[in-house]
Amino acid sequence: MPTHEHPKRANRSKFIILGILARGPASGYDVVKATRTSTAYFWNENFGQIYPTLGKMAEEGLVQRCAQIDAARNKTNYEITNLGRECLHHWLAEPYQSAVERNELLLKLFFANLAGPENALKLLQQAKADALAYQSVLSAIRENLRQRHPEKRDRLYYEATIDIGLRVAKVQTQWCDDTICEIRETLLAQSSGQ
Amino acid sequence: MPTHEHPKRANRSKFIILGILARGPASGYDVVKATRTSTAYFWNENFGQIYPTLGKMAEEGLVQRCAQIDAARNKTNYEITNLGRECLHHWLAEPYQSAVERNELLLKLFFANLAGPENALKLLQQAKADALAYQSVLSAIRENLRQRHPEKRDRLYYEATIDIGLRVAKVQTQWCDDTICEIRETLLAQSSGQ
DNA sequence: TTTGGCATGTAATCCGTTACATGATTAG
DNA sequence: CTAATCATGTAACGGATTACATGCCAAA
Repeated sequence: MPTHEHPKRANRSKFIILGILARGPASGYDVVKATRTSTAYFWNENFGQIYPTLGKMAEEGLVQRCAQIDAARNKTNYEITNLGRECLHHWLAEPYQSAVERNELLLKLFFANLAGPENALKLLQQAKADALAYQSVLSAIRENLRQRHPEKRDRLYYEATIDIGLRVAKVQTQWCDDTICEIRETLLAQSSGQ
Repeated sequence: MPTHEHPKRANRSKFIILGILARGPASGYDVVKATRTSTAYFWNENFGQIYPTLGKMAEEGLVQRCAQIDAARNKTNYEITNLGRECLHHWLAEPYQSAVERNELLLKLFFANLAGPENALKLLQQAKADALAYQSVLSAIRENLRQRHPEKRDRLYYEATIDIGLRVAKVQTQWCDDTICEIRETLLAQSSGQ
């Protein structure tokens, strides 16, 4: 069975590993660290997932262990194989799969009438603070990416992923403000008027 | 000696069940159907998850089976208990947990330079079509909610969840257009000039 | 000296999805 | 008659998270 065929349950960690290794050899530790400083806002990986996945990918021939560069540090570096490149390119050419993301904020807000307006306001204030903090995080990631990838061809795509994040964060901030206002006007005004 | 005392892994299906049952008795089938017509864009449930969860919740005393209303249909209705209401209110009063949602579109775009600008354009065109389709779906859900919940106090929160969805969809549409333009101008122009 | 980061893994486990299995009822 | 929807579950399975376990190195 070809490795690019996605079964009912795709291990999507494979592709971010392939993508990172396509830039050059790296260890499992490097892969996880890379996600934290570049894709953190739309894709995270953890060690418990990456190390076993790297092992499986080596068995499948998508990656292979390469010579230790840093002998002092006990690093296990991997490099992408031709089969791995093929697999990555095939995946990139496929349409993306969009999944419904569970949003706990919206779920709580959906049932907010059961807990009263003050509770809803608290949620929205948290959401606004989160959205603002997000903007700082994204700006920091953008700075990091700009310094590490000065070439335009690469950077355009990186910046696009940051760009949509910033736009969404701004929309969320505005939506929080608007919804807070609406709750205050229509729900709090009525109860204080009584 | 117990080593793994508290695996911190919340079954979040519990809360949407409690929230729906807080409006009145319902079956597992009803709960799943309700998600499809109201929370579909930020929270989905499937049968394989709901039925076992309802059973566990009955054991915990959060819900209880109630008299069959429709004897012809083989429906098993549940109602929320006082303990269930307590649990729901407690959860609503807690801050929400925000998780990093994996976004496959952004991951593919992040590595788009490996596959060339035409591939990226294809992804963004798909993303734009999805965002536009999303707006239709959200409008339909909004209509449905308006008809079923005419009371302002309920509706304000429902509409807020739709509102943020529509705003995000619009931002995504615009971002697709802008990014498509940028790719055409900076990448396609150069390569045709060569 | 002790803290923190580097570095690699395994174990436990539970959530969430898909597929399977069954049967009744309703609409066309 | 037949297809779709209603309705309830179980089985299988993999993905993803968290905790556990270990040890080295550099810097305060």
